[in-house]
Formats: sequence, C-alpha cells, structure tokens
Amino acid sequence: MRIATWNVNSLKVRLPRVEEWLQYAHPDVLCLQETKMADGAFPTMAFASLGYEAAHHGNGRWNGVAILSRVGLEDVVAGFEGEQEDEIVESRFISATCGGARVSSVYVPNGRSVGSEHYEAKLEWLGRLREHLQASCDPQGRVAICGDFNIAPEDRDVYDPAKFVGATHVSDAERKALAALTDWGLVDAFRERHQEDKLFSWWDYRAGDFHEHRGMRIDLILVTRVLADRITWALIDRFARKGKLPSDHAPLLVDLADEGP
DNA sequence: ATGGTAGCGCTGCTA
Repeated sequence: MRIATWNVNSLKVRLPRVEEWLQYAHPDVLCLQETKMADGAFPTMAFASLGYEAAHHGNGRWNGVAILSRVGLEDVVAGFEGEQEDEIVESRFISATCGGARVSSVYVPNGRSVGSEHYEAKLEWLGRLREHLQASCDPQGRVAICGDFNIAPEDRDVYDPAKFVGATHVSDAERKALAALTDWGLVDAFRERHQEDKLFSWWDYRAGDFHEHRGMRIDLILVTRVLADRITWALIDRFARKGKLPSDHAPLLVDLADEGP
C-alpha cells in the first residue's frame, strides 16, 4: 500500500496539481491538509473520476483536512471523538479505515510564536491527539497519523538550527509533545529509510527559500511498529514543489509491503 | 534588509 500526505495550501487553487499528481504518484491513500474550503465545495467527483473515495472536514477559509482512498474508506470520523458541538472547532483532524489501517489526516496548529496563546493552543492540541491515540487506537494495531505537524523533529530537519533558536517548530515543548506520540507507539516512517540531514518538506514562498534550500521537514507519516516493519520505500516528492502554482509543501510518500502469509 | 510571497477576500489575517 502506498500512503501519502500533502499540505496543498488551498485545494481550490491546487486541484489541477493534485489531479496530475494522483495520476503519476498513484497513492492508495492520500491525506490532504489546508484545503481551505467548506465541505460543500469539496471536489468529490473530480477524485471519484480518478478512482478515489474521499472524506473531507472543512469549515471554509482556513484549515480543512481530507482523506482520499482507492482501497476502501470506512468508519469516517471528522474531528476528535467527543468534540463539543458548541466549541469553536477548527477542521484539523479526520480519520478513516483504509486498506486495513486506521488513517488520520492531521493539520497541527502553527503556534505563531513561542509563549503566545496560539503556541499554548498548539501544545494543547497535540495533547488532545495523544489522548485520542490512548482512547481510540491500539499501538499493536495498524495506525497511520499523516500530515503537517508544524514541528521539525530534530535539528537536522531544519536548514540552519542557529536561525531557529527561540522559534516555533523546534522548541523543546513542541518536540516533547511529538515525542509523546512516538512514545505511545508511533514511528517517523521517513526516518526508517533516510538518515541524511536537510531533507525538507516545506519551504517558505518568500525570499526564494525553495531554490536556496532553506526549508524544514515538518510533514510526517507516523505509523505503528507493525506498519513500520513493512516500509519498503519513502520519498519527499520535491518535484511537486516546482513548476506552476506549487504548494509551499511537497508531498511525502511511504510504501508498505503487503502482509505476508 | 524585522524583509520576502501566497491565499482568502476585500481589510487585514494566516502561514
């Protein structure tokens, strides 16, 4: 099974690129973030015509997550279990069962600046994700949490650690919140296959950062050990960050071998 | 160079 994740930064703008990419990357499951659209605007038919079922969770201008699958899409849950109807809910989490795995598409809050209320909300949100795993998932089972974590797990995941001192995405508290997820029983799938530094998934649009190789690796596929043991290949598709109207993120793909006898 | 670009949507917010 080929599983992928891509922050598309507006699915309305990026739909032609996503359609093109589906046809050459052929993922079985694709998790999308930052669709920036309401459920009513989601292009269900465009994806169906390419052979994908889809589930979307979006409120409009910001956020928005989706799961596309051509290996089944069952038991869709939008948001965290027990999320209250009356609270201000941002569309950052959706789960479905695809090809025998429980897959989630996540868009972790950015945090804006260390110590801000948005930063505290980011840490709280990550705690909520940890609680979701504890309450609803089995670390011995087949679980994949895919998306834009807005955290660079290690200093080798940023272009110049000195430039990020005191910044979000690299703080101890954020990395500890991520470590709480891996401690539960998840593995950074990309790192199972690649150990080099400076392999990025996001580059700021500004100042020509992509062409200057100034990026961060913040898009992750976290899988339970039973799935990690089946990883045969992983790639950040930098080609998809080039060309006309690219997202500021590249897609991440991971191949999992079929279950043996 | 406390800059720069992109998206949403129409003014400034978010990233």
